[in-house]
Parts: sequence; C-alpha cells; structure tokens
Amino acid sequence: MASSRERILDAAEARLLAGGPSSLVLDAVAADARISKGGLLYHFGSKEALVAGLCARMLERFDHELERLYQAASERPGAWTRAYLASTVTDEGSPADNSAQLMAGILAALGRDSAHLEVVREHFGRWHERLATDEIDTTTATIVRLAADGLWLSALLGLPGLDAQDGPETIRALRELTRR
Amino acid sequence: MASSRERILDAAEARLLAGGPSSLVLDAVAADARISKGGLLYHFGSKEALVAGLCARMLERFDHELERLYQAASERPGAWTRAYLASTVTDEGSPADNSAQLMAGILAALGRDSAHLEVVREHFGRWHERLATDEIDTTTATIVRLAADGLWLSALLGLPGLDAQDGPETIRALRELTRR
DNA sequence: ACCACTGTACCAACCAGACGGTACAGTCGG
DNA sequence: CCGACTGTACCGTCTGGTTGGTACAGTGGT
Repeated sequence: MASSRERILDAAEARLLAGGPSSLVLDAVAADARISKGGLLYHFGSKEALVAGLCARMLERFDHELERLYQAASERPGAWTRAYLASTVTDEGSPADNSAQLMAGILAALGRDSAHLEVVREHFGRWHERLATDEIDTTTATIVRLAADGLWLSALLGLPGLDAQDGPETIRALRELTRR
Repeated sequence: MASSRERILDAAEARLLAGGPSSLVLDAVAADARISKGGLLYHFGSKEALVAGLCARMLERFDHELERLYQAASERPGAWTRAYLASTVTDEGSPADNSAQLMAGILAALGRDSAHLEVVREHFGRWHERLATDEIDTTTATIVRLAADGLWLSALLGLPGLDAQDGPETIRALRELTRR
C-alpha cells in the first residue's frame, strides 16, 4: 500500500477537488487516509504544511510532464513552448489535468500571498525563462504561454472552456505560431 | 458620506486586498466601516452575501470600463478585443487594476464552485461572445483574449509579471494581432 | 393635531459549533 | 529497548450568525 504520507496527500487532494477548501478539514482528511489525526500531524506539522505539500507535489508532477514532453519532441525549435502548451491543455482546449482546480483550493487554503506560494513563483519563473532558449521569437513564445495560462485560468475559476469548435482551432493556431 | 452599504463593501475590499481572505472577518469589516456587526448583517445577510456583493461590484466596474473603452475607440474592427486587452492590462503588461487580487480573495472566501460565482461565469461568457462580433478573425481574437487572461492570472496568483522589456513588447504584439 | 403603527437602520450581547493544535499513552518492527 | 509512528482525548479560540432590543422617520386614520 502507498505510504501514509502519500495517502494523506491523496486524501487531501481528493477532498479539495470534491468539496472545495472548506471541506479540507484535518479530521476528515485523516479519516479518508485511514489514519488518525495524530498520525496526520506527525507527518505534516500543521495544516499549512499539508497544503504546502500538496502544492509541491502538484508542481513536481507538472514539471515532470513538461520535461517528458519536451524530451519526446521531434522538431526542436519551439519545442519547449509546445510542451508547455500541451501539458497545460489538451488538443481540444480543455484543461490537461486538474491542477487548476487544485491550485484554486490551495490558493483558498493558503491565501494569495502566503510564503508557501514562493515555490509556485519559482516554478513559473523557471518555465518562463526557458521560453527564451526555445529558438523562436520570444514575444511569440510569450503570447502562446500566456494564452495557455489563460485557458488554465478558466479551469481555475471553473468557467466553461472554449466550445467544441473554437477549442481545437485555437490550439492549432497556437501551435502553428510556435513554428514561425 | 458614502452610504453604509458602500462603506461596508469598501472596508471588505480593503481588508481582502491588504490582509488576504483570513482577515475578512465580519467583526473587523464592521469596525472598519464604522458600523456594528449587527448593522453589517442587516445589509448583507451573511458573509457569503457580502463576498457576493464584492464580486458583483467588481464585475460591474470592469464592465463599465470595458464599455467605456469600446465606445471611445477610434478604429472599429477589433475594437472590442483591444478594449478587453486594455481594461485587463496596462501598456506595460502589468495588471490594469487590482481586480485579480480581489478575485483571489473572493475565490478563497467562496470556494471555486460556489453558486455565487455564477455571475462571474455569465460575465466571462458575454465578453467572450462579443469577440465573435468584432469583425476580425475569431481565433485571433480568442488568442488575444486568452493572453490577456494569462497576464491577469499572474496577478491573481501574485506572480511577478513580465519584465520591463517583454511586457510592453508583448502588449504591442497583441494589439498588432487585432489589426490583421 | 394626535396617536397608533410600520418599516428601516442599527446595535450590544451572546451562543454554538467547528477546527486547529497539543498532550500523552500505546504499539510494533528491528 | 529504542524510536518511528499511531491513536485518543481534550482544549481554546475564533467566528458566523441569532436575538431582542432601540431610535426614528414616515403614514394614515380620526
């Protein structure tokens, strides 16, 4: 079975996704993870630490996916930008994972300017920096990245995404931009 | 003096911006607005109602600004898209107002899928629909809008925006896109 | 002119429950 | 037997919301 620590994170994540931040209660998370609250607090000294753990795992996963897609790319110029696009949204323009939902929960639990979000800032900074080394026009790469972020925002706010026609077309256009 | 209702919203907004969602406490908001908690709850029947009021006012303001810029536009095709861009970010690529910060607070206080966010969804929906009537290529307009949203996201997450060089250049490029 | 009544705005005091966190005792593999 | 780990019981506080009032302006009947 997965380690307790991992189970706790899974439970916390599931709660956040299903019931929103108000349902992220230590007692309930512990119960879901089939552990006592004492056990939970042994692993994560506070609720903040738990949320920070959640956040770190989310970023790490995204980073992995990003790197994987980048390494697997066949054409080089613009590969990073395309990898960023692809790990953020699907070809249809819908969110590629539930990271945005999760981020909304984390944001709610931690507050916009918690010190724990420093990691998020670092990651975004790193991702953005690598756009400059992508051997395509930086401004174009930036626009593509921002558009991907915009789609991610929709998911974060729980807005309906682009419709079945606009979605794929927009993604295609964005990918096209990385080839010029 | 401003009406009590308005003062309450101002106080709540100030608290949210300054101290984050955890500082949005009815007692404190009431005190800031120079009113009793009972008085506050007379105007807004619950905390949720207060936050919803905050949200509604924010959207209304944004809508006004949008309409104002649109009406004032000199060149017609793409005017809506440019107005959206301009009311979201400045020419330098930094957030045009503190709406994103505010939204982060609202999101935290309400949770991502509160029914109260329905208004947000409606507004975004309307804004997006109007892109189609902007007499420019819809896909391009969508990309510009998404990029603007992406910049807004940075503000919402408290990330550092684009730097002094990339910022203006990106905005210029986006505006240029609306002219083709 | 007077009074009864109504609706609006506001307030002080209180309450109940939720939740994060602590203390501490127990357990079990190595 | 030691220390990593788990469980139980409990506490203090924070905070949204309730309640029962006050003040007062307006209104309509007589």
